[in-house]
Amino acid sequence: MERSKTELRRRVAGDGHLSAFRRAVYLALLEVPPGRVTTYGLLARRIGCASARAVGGALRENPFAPEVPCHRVIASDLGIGGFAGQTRGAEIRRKVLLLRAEGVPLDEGGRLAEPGRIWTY
DNA sequence: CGTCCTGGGAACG
DNA sequence: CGTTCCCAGGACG
Repeated sequence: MERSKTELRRRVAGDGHLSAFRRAVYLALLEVPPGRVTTYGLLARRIGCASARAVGGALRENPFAPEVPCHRVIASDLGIGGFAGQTRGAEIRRKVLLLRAEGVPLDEGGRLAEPGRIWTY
């Protein structure tokens, strides 16, 4: 049984070795529920950052995975984006499986099939 | 501090 | 769809 969202949230917020930026990214991501996804750009905007790429960098080394659902973050063009530091390959395949398991279907091109799944803050 | 490399994105042709 | 330019953070020297 997993711990409460609040406890996880607190653990992330309390991690001192994390930069304020990365902490903000992880906390904002915790707001995205299973079955829904967000984009690097939306996440960036959410925390007041102008660079979606910077968010990607933060997710790249997510120490709280998979509790902090970095797999629920896709690209703005509905592309699959990256996972565990990779843009293609085994990790990406894993990301797709995780999403599909949560009921988030992707088309043949690996793009989000249902745009309505995008989480709106 | 300068420089280079990102899991991105928007603009343009 | 491919190209190009741009944003900002972190790793490295």
